[in-house]
Amino acid sequence: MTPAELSSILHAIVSGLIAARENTDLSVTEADTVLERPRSREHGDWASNIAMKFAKRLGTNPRDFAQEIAAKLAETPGIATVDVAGPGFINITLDAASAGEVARQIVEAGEAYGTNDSLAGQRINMEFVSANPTGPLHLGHTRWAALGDSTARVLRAAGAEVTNEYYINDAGAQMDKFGRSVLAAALEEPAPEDAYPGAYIAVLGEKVRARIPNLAELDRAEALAQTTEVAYEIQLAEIQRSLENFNVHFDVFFSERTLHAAGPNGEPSPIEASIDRLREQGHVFEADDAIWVRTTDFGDDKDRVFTRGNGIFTYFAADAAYYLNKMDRGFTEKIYMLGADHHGYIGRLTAIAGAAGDNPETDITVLIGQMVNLDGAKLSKRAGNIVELDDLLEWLGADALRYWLGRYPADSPLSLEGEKLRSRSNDNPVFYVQYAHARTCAVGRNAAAAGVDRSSFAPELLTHESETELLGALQEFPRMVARAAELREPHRIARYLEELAAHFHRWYDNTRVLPLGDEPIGDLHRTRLWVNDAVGQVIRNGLDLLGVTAPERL
RNA sequence: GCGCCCGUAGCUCAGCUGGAUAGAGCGUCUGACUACGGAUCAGAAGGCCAGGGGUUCGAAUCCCUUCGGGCGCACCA
Repeated sequence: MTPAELSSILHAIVSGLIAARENTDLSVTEADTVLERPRSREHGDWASNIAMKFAKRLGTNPRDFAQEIAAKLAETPGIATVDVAGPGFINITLDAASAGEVARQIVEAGEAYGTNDSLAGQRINMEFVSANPTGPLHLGHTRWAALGDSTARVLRAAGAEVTNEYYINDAGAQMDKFGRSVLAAALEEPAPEDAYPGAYIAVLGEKVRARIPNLAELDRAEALAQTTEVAYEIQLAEIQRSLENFNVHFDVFFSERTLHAAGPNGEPSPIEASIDRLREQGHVFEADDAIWVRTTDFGDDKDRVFTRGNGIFTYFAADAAYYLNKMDRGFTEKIYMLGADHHGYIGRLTAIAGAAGDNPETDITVLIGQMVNLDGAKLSKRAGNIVELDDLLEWLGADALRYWLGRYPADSPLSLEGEKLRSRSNDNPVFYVQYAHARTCAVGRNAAAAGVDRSSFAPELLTHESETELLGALQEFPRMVARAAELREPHRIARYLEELAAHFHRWYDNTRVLPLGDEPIGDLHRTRLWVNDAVGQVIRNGLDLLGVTAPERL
């Protein structure tokens, strides 16, 4: 019996008891009867606090109400005992067969175990990283890459249709600065005063010189234009390659330039069209020779401008047009994942959503992540103290890096401790989890060699204490995935996996899948192989949500 | 000054839409391999959950406040 099934049964019982009472119009939702896994084993397999929640409003004593519920619950097949404890907790213990059934369910569901449909029908646009294409990805982008991708995976596991999107800021002054920096390097001139620092500029300069042999003969404007384009193309390709090496895949790379470009027959650009649309909604006004949008109507702390004094559109005008573009593509929710240094954007982005006619409460989500810094070693070989993603990957590997960045909630500041991440021990939690998985594979190989297979399944034999604990942990996975998706907190998956791995290692130490010596193979061995394989499956599914591999051997 | 985030073991951090005795890893100390991978496991020590007030059957969790940190408050991108 799964916790979800048990929860439904409890819901039905409590609903019935309340309906049978007079003078009350209380109703119980499914959420009220969600079960929790007690911290202490003495409190059973599952516990409910429903009696305490409702007793007061029903004008009854929590323990008495709990007793009423417990009496009904105890009649349910598959439940061994029901106790009322403390102020009114209902503690439920399943019988071994009912608890062990999950092992078979997991093996049969395979990769699908843990997926759910809590977000079915949602079309989500997940925008993250969106680093300027004027240089390599560095440490500051790495956390969002890991967290954004894992969040998207968790949302998909909950049934949402998710598009991973990267907004390329390829319009604006930084591109000109980038072009001038690379051009100077290509022509071996002194760098401009405001040039981008970093050795990668020199490397780009060489590549540009190779791609444009006659660069030195071109007039300055033409040389700059060509250099900018070629350097942009090379740099973007490098960013994309780095991300793929990090196991992060984007479905769409969206160019800001397309928002500025007029149509082929002189139609207004998307930015101009967007401003017109917002004007029709009554949110745009002119003042001080500029075009403004009244974001204060939607909770922003000041109104924002769409045009600068020189008539050029602001960055925010492009943001607004981009938002409308996402709307037009039919996304029900637009998620932005930004660093803490951008939290000032929340107000204006949600205001644009409101001005565009969306519901700022539900149609847009801005996730803010705190900064990550690195203690100790300087990593970058190419560029002074800039820590590049490529260097991190080479130094630590994608698995360790992704797992480490993925196991903390986004809103806590994080420091990356290099030496710890390099260690192949418990310092490094990813190895703990991966080792548990490799161990399930080793057991599987040994079982095959010894002739133990899954030809029978007798869950009533799974009675060892470490076994009950392990089965309970396995049952929790689907709920963890749903919760991680709901809260957009993929780190919960990592924490869960560490717990599951601990339960598995403990079980492994206490019980045996393979017969000892010349002991005959029995149903218990075969049934435990189901459990072993179920653990491996759940760890694989969980690590996949984090974008981390699950090797069969370490 | 205003806004957002954070403050939990010596260190790095969890804490499941408020629950039962506050959790893990590292570090420290003590144990377990002639048996499926010891990259593991068992145990010990270590806490006024920053301080104060409030809400209720019940608070690390919710509200108010003080203190201490991080980050923002552009016609920059």
